[in-house]
Amino acid sequence: MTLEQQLEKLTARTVDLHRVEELKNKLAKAAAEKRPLRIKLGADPSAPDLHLGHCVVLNKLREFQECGHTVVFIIGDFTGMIGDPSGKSVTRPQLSKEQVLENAGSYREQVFKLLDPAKTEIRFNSEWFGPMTFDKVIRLSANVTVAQLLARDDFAKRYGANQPISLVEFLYPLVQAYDSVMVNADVEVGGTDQLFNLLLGREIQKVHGLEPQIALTMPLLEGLDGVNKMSKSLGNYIAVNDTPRDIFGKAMSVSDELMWRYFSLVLCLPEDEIQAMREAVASGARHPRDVKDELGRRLVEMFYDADAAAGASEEFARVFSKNQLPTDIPEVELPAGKIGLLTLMVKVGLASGTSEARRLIQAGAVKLDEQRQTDIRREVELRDGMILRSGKRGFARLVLEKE
RNA sequence: GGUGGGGUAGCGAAGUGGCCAACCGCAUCAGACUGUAAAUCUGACCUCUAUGAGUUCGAUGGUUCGAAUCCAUCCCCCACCA
Repeated sequence: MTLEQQLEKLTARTVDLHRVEELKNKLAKAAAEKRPLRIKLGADPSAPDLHLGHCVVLNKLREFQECGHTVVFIIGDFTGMIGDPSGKSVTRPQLSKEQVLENAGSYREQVFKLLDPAKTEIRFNSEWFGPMTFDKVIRLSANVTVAQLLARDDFAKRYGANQPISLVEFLYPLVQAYDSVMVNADVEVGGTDQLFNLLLGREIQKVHGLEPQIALTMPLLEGLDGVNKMSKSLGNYIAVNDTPRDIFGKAMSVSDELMWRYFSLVLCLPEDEIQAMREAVASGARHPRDVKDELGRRLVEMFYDADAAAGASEEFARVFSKNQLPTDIPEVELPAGKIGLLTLMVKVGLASGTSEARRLIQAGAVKLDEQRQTDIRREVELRDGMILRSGKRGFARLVLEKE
C-alpha cells in the first residue's frame, strides 16, 4: 500500500486530526524503518459491554492494523477507580483484581471480533500507576495548569454553570495522557469527546522528551433514538454481543435518516456507495425498508456470519411484517390447572408484577393463543403448548409439568 | 471556618398543613397508523390479595384529628467568602 493510499484510508471519517503532516511523517518513517506505529486506545474496565459506538473507533484501529500497525489497547484498571469526567458519577467502586481480569477477558473476546489479535497489545495501566509514589504524581501534575484544564469544553461549561468539578476529574486527563508516555504511543484514537485528553497526551509526551502522538478523533455515533450518543446507560445501543435477532431488530428500528450514519461509521462503506444508495432511495428505486434490511444483515454478518444474518432477516419478516409467531418461543414450565391471568403473566416472566400485568392487559397488549385478552380477572385453564403473548416482543410457550 | 441555596418517583422539575400516590416535561411501556420505520395521535407509568389497601417526597424523632409541606437533631450536595 502506498503512503497516499494509507493516508486516505486512515483519515476517512475522522473529525479531528492533529496533525496530518505529522502523521504523514510518521507513516513514512515507519515504512522506512520497517517498524509499525503504535496506535493507542484506552478503555474503561468497568463496562465490558461493547456496542456499535465503540465500533466506530475500533474500525479505525482495524484500518491501522490493515496498514500493518500495532494497536495498544489499554485497560484502565487504575483509571477505572476515578471515573471519567462525565459530571455524573464521580467516584466508582474500585474493582477487585479478579473482576478486572474477568472484565479484561471479556474485553478481549469482544474487541477481537473487530481487531486482529496478532497485531494487538493489551496493557493495564495499573502496571505503571500502581507503584507510582505521590511525589511523582505531584511532579506530573506540575506539567499542567488549571487554565489548561479549564480549556476543555465540558469543564468550561460546567465551571461557567456553577456546576461542581471534582479534583479527581481534573486529574483524569493527566492520567490518560501519562498512559501515552508509558506505552510510547504514536497515535491515539478516541471519540470527539476525547479530543482534549488526546491533545494533553501530546503535551505530556513532549515534556518527557517524546515525539508527540497524533490525536485522531472519530464521530460519536447516535444511538437508536437518533438523538443521544449511543451509550449503555441510555439503553439506546446495539451490543456486539447481542443475538443476531436483537442486532437485526434494533437496526430496523432506527430512523431512515440515521441509518446512513450506521452504514458509514459502523460498516465503513465508502461515501460514494452510500451516496448512490441515498439517491436510489430518494428516486424510489429502492424501498428504505430494504436498505435498512441490508443494514441489519450486514451488521449481523459483522459479528456472526451470513447464515445468521439471513436467518435474522427472515425471522423478522415473519414476526413483524407478517405478524406471525416467531420460530423459537421460550418455553416455560408450569403445573397443570387453573391460574389467574395476572399471575400467569408474572410467572411466565412477561410482567414484573401484577400491576404491570394489569396495565398490559388493559392496554390490549396481551394475547392468549392469538386471542386478545381484556378480562383482568380471567382464570385460565392451562394447556400444553398454549402461547402467551405480550406486545410485539414478548412470547412464551407453556409446557405443563409432568407428574 | 462563615454566609446563602438545596436534597421530591428512572431523570428533570412543581408542590410549602387536608382537594397529594403527589401538576408538568423527558425517558419507558402499550394501542392506533406503518416499513416493528421515523413523525404523529391515544392510554398507562410506586406496590398489592385492587372501585379498596399498603408503602413513598435525604434520615430520625416531634407538633397536629391530619405533614412532602411546621419544629428539632443528624446526614449529604452546591455556590460564594475565608
